[in-house]
Order: sequence, then C-alpha cells, then structure tokens
Amino acid sequence: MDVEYQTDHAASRIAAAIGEPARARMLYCLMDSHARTSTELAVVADVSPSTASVHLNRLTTERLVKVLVQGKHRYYSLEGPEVARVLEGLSVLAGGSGDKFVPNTPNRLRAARTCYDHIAGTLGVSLHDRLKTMGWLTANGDESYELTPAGSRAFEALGIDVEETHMLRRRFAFGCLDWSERRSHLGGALGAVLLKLALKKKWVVQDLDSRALRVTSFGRREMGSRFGMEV
Amino acid sequence: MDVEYQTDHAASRIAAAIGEPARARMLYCLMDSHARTSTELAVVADVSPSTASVHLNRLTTERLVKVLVQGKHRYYSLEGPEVARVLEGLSVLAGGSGDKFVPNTPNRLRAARTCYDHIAGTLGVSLHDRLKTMGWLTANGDESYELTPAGSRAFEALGIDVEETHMLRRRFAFGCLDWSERRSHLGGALGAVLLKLALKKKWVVQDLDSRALRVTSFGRREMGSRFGMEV
DNA sequence: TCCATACTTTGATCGTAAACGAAGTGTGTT
DNA sequence: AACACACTTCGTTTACGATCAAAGTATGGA
Repeated sequence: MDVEYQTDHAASRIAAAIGEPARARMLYCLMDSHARTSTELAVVADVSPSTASVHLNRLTTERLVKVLVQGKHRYYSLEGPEVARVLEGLSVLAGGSGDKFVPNTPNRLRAARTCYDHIAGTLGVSLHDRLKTMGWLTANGDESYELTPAGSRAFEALGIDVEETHMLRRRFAFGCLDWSERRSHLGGALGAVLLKLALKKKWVVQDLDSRALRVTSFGRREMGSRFGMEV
Repeated sequence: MDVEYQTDHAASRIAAAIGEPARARMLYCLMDSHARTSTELAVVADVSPSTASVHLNRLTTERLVKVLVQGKHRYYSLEGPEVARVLEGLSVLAGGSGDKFVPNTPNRLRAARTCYDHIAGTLGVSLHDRLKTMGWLTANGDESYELTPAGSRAFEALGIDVEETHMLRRRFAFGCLDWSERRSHLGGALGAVLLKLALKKKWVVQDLDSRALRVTSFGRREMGSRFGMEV
C-alpha cells in the first residue's frame, strides 16, 4: 500500500491517455477551447466514429476532457486550464531542448495563437509584459496575478466587467508558459475575457479550425496605442 | 506536412514514454534528483534488469533522462527541471479535482518533500511565501523571481554564494506549482541551493530512497527564527 | 409514427510493445 | 589471465489495446 506508488500509477495512467496519437490529436485540437462533437473529433483524429467514441470515453474517465450533452450532440472540451498547462508543458519538452532547431514552426502560429482560451505566441507574451510593466497587473504569492486599481480602471474602460470576471469559479489570472516563446502569457479568467474582447473588437480574427490568430491592421493600431507597444 | 501535427505527435510520444507504469515509477523516483544506476531503477520499477535497460534506453532517446557513464556504472537522472515540472503537472491532474477526496495522502509527503532538487510540500510553500512577504524575493515578468538587495544580503549571510548561483546555466528562480498544496514553492537554481543548505545545516534530513524530508527540531527552531515562521 | 442523424456498444482482428532468460559486451579486480 | 560484475542485445512469448464494421440506443424532425 505504498502511496507514492498510487501517485505514480495515477499520473502514468493520465500520461498514457495523452500518449496515444489519435487522443493527442484530439486534445491538442481542443486547446483552442472550442468545444467539438464526437464526429468532428473523429475527423481531426483520423479515426472512425466508433474508435473516437472509445477514445473520448477514456479521456472523460481520466478527467482530461468534459462533455456537455445538448440534444443529440455531445460537445467535448478540455476539463480545465491545468490540462492545457500540462499539454503545453509536453510541447515544451517535445520542442527539443532549444538546440534542436525547429525552424519550420509557422510564423502564423508563433506570432499569435490561442492557448486553451487565451492569447499566446509573441502577441500574448508582449501583452503580458506590457500589462506588468505598466503596473496594471501584479504578481502575488503562488504565481497568481492580481489587477492593480489602475489596471482595474483600465480594463473597465475597455468594457470588461472586472467584478464579474472575479466571480467566475476559476483562477483569476496567472502566468502561463508559452511553448514557442518559453515566456509567460496571461492565463486564467482575465486572459479569457481579454481574448474575447480582442475578438469582439476585431483586433484579432480567428482562423477557422486552427489555433492561429491574425492581428488586423485595426487591431495593430488599437492595441499599439492602448497598451503602448509595437505589435 | 502539417506542423501542428508534428507538435502533437512529438508530444504524444513523450507522454507515451511517461505513460508506462514501470517507466513512470523510474521517473518519479528520480524526482528527488538523486542519480541512480540501471539496476537500482530495475528494483524500483519492479522489472528485470534487461527490461529496465530497454525502458531507460527509451527514456534517454526521448530526452526525459540523461545518463552519466562512470566506469561500469551508468547513472541516470532527469534531463532537466522542465521534465520535473511536467511530472509535477501530471501529479496535479492525477491528484483528483479536489472534490474527489484523497484522504490517504501521507502526511510525510504532504508536509515536506523534494520536487526535483528543491523543497516542496507545506514546508516549501511556507518558505516561498515568507521569502516573498519579507521582501527578499520579488516576481518580475514571465513568472521568474529575482532576489532583492535585502534578499541577496540575507542569503549571503546564510552562506550562499548568490553570484555563483546566478552563473549556473539554469533559470535562477521561479514559482513551481505544488501538487499537494496547489500553491507555489521556490524552484530553480535558488531553490536547489536552498535545499542543499537546509540539508547541510541539518534543518531537514532526507529519507533514504524517498522524496520525503523530515524537519529536525533544530531546523524547526532555526528556520522559525531566520524566516519568521511556524514550521 | 417513422425515418434520419448522432453517437455508443459489441465482437472480432490485428499489431505493437512489454516481459524474461540467455547470451554478449565492456570494465574493473584478483 | 581469469573472473566477477554492470549492463545491454537478442529472440521468443504473451497480453493488451487500437481498430473497424455492424448492430444498438437515443434524440429530433417530418
């Protein structure tokens, strides 16, 4: 009854669940936080619907994805941000130790992409850094972030309900490690609401069925002036 | 030649390497940063030497462990801190979503243990928090930490060569998420040197062949007065 | 009511990889 | 030299899990 063993075992089960190509394709596809049906994921994973069903069942019991039943559709999405973080971490390991060149990482994905439901890539990292140097965002213990009074005012001015964002049953804000940049971008509820805003204001547009984000020329100007940065 | 696919695939290979019980036992055993020989790991993983050899070969080619050949011994250890972070991340996921009770997590491991080469558990989290509230440690962008001038003086006074620690080819300090506490403890070169100090000064002693740390009564007094906390 | 759609379950097949013992390689010791 | 020890490579067995087609269940619409 060694408990260390239990931990190992449970973790290894999780890893094994991720470590099957078809399931991995599903999981990484869901990193854009878009919920997808079983059949859609079957196409993504390149397996038959029945096989996809088995895989999704396993991912659900391992608590890597959750399912929302709506009529005859089943919408699958990642269980939570922790799952996305582990997937990102694995990408970091897979990305080679830096010396191994991965030159053909598409600039589109490097530049701006979604990580789970927030903005990653160089854009995400720049935003993150600007928010901190402008004193809008501050780190407190345990790597969580808080908005400063100035930051709260600024976000409210952008049309974000900070109070409401705090209410969400989810970590408010934290630094999420970026696999391409190896730096942090803004994660958590605040990161999610910021991406939503950027999409609504058409600062960025989302490629269909891809994690890539495209910064519009309007967005370039707007974000440049609002956050004082070159995009 | 979809590149997104490459990432998925590589990450899934890594996960699969972790997702085999025997290999997971080896990896989690190496989390205490103690290098071990092939035969020792065979015992830990509960497989024959030949099987262990194959597993270790795979872990090496996947760059999860590295090997140091010394005479007729081969010393295996984790490839780096990033690997340890992924393993901790998987533990977080395996730890159940909080609502699922896991009452039999041993207090020994909760209280104080090593995470790779730094202090984790409640002790690690307390230390981390104290260092920050005392203003010795400060967070700058990308979730990295820096020592304040006061912090540098304090660490020097403890007999730590801060300059030298900075020189190490490794991230200086950062918040490492703790699976049992779900809060951060101090990771990186500074975390490693702090653990080394605590061991040298006999503030804590290390159980042989386990990640558990025991706080000595001397250590309780010393750390209490030096960092102003209850241990 | 009946059919179409969305998805799951069942059952059978197949391939991979995990396991071990035995034999092989290399390194220290006498 | 000869032997002991640490570890790997080889060859074989075995077991598990990934796969699909076909049949089954549930929901929505005609």
